Amino acid sequence: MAGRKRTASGSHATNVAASRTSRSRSTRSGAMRSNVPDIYREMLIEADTQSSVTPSERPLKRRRPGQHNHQSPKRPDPPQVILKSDDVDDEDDEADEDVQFEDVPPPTATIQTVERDSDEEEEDDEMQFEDFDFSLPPPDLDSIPDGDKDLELDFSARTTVNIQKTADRRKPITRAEKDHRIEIHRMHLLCLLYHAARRNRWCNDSAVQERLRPLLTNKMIKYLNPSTSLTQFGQAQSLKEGLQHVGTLYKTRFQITERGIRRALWADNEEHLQNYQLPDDAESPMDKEDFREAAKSLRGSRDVGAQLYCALLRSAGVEARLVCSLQPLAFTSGGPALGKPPKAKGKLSIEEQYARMTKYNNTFESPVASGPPIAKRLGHPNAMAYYPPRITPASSSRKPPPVPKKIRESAYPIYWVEILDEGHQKWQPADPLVTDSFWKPQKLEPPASDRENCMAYVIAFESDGTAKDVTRRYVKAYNAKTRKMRIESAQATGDKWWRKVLQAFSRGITTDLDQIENNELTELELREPMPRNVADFKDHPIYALERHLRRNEVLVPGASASGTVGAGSKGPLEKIYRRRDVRIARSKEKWYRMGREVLPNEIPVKFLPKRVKPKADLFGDEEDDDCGTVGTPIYTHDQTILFKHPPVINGRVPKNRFRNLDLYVPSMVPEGGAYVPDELAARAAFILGVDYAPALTGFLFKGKHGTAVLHGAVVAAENEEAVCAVIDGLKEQVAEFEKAQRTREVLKAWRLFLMSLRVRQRIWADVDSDEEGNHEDVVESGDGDDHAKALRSDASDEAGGFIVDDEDMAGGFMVD
DNA sequence: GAATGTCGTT
DNA sequence: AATGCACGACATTC
Repeated sequence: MAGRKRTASGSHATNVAASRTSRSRSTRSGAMRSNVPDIYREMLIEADTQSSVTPSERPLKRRRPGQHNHQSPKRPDPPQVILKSDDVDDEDDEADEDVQFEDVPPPTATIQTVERDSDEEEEDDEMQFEDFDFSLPPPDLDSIPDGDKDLELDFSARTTVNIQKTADRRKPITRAEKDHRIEIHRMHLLCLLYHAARRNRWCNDSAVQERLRPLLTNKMIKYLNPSTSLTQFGQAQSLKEGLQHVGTLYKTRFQITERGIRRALWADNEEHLQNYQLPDDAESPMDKEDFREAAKSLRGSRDVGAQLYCALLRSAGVEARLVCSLQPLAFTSGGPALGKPPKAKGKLSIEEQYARMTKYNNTFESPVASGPPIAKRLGHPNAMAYYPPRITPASSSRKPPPVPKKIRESAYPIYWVEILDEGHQKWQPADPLVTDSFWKPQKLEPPASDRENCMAYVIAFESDGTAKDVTRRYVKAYNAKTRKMRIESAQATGDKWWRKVLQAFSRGITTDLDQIENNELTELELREPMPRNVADFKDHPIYALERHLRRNEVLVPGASASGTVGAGSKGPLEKIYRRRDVRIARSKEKWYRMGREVLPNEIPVKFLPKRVKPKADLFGDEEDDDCGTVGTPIYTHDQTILFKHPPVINGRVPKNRFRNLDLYVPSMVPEGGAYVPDELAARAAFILGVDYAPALTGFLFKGKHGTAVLHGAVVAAENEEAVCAVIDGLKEQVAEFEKAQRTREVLKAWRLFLMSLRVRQRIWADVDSDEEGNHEDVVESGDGDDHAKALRSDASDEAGGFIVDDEDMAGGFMVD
């Protein structure tokens, strides 16, 4: 077991490190991803798509990455004789309406088969769970992989190197690097989420529950299911008491023998990554059987402990959620790092390497059941961890392992349980194993300095498989601190992405209880106290400091402070404003591009310092320079009005000096005009002889030069219909032409095919049939019966079934 | 003295 | 070119 685990993560680390060396970003992230099971990779892609597809529109089967979407049901391909086959291919997707091909029987043979790249399709057919549509709520939980074994990702470990550390640390990270980090972060999130979802599902397993239930006495079960005749308070008390009983009991029975999930950290350099190894006692990947086994032996990581506790409670009829605090790799490079590999300060000595090897072999040979497989090493990986040793309570009823393991882990749990207090309609946390706390959400948030546990995403899974983000219940500064660690603040679209991910786990309907909980969570967020230090005001969703305003942000004139902070104790006090009093200011040009116009005589709300002189001149004439370079004036939204082009009068459309019409937003269509968003619009209008103006819809910036993008045209409203009609006509013409062209090409292909056949037939006609058994079908008989016989002959034969006359062909294949 | 926050440097 | 960012050094609080 341990052997497998080590192999998996070991190869993983090596891979990443190797790819890192190659320096190319694409390879790097490629390698990164290649270590992730396809299902997860796809989830990432899937959840990332911005397209707002409604459930009904979604494909039943998920697309595979390599597969193009438009390879709809098979249309018979024309014989792949090399013609201008590229033309044909190009049109493939658009020609769906061209029914003609549906009617053409496909040749069962080709003379010269063009290489079809079929290889790419067969590769990933292995995937076990391809039918799982990640984006469809409610999730089809049965199709989530039923074991961790497909998962090579070592959650507790490091997956990549912190570039910032190795590169020039003075420079801010590049955009690409940031994206890369975010991608890793998101991938981690998904993997962890699914891991937890799977464990949650196992908690419902009847075999697991049956094995656990004997732990409970009838009295406990009674406590856990208080009679409804009790008062609200009484019920809650009974439940709580029952939980405590069960908790104490469980704590003595369950033995923590393995290390659970830890926070992922960045490696400082590749060496650290390469030399990284999982601790001996890290939890091994499990499948359902292993989990059942753990339910019997009551041993495992404290994560498994919490999961079994959840199963136990569910078996007693308690509404219990499995809660997991996901520990993805941070997208900021700050924070603690992996640090040096265990023991060896620099490189491993030969002896050490040898020792490691033997240990590995031992593990491999000796069955795990015979006690702890690996003797604890002196230089334990976590010898440096500062948490006091956690002695696992030795079970009295079981033979304790020869050497009680000391597992130092965070003093805060990764997994715990939430119980529904029915009386108060409230979910309450319970963690018997780590903090031994009940009904105390505040007790579960680790401090920011915890190297092994970082609370950023707390997900609660219910027994029906649905999940909810309940982070706000547990963190004390969601807005000020936690948010900054979450994907929402890393990326503009992060919010959307995360919602979409969770939507896969949503119940579809919002129950009353959901609503109550949502209210509770938002209230917690609103109640969050105002930060007391300057740093926490940065990017705060409610408050803002002047010092943190972006260059194009500005406070509304009447903005009033809602408090003050000082930096440290001696800094000058700064006013705290509300974020909603912050406005974005833009230049005249920017506003124009948004279809707005700065009112005349408005005083710019701010001047953006533009270009400053390249260098501090040796001469003292800086003053002049500065005066000349007080930059672009910018204005706020309410200093502008909607921009209006002059109206269309008598069919005359206004135009700019390039004979176009600026049309950046819909509101810029002039009064009395209509926008025809079609490439053919201008031509159609020209054909009709009506006035029109091509629409300038934006600019394409390539390097420094911006080129105008023209799309469609504006015509007078009364001409719109006519123009559209003409466009339809034009399109039909084009379609017609293309259709004819295609038909011609296909016919050409068929002709060539048949001609070749005929040639071949002629050639082989003289050859004795037994010399070339392969061709006898076609060749053997005399001319009389040729046709019929060929049609009857085996279809697997290359030429079978396709000996026809020219006339037949022409007649049969012509459509229309 | 650990934990947390600010400041100056590049 | 300079602004923003990250990081180490230093300061303050409990």
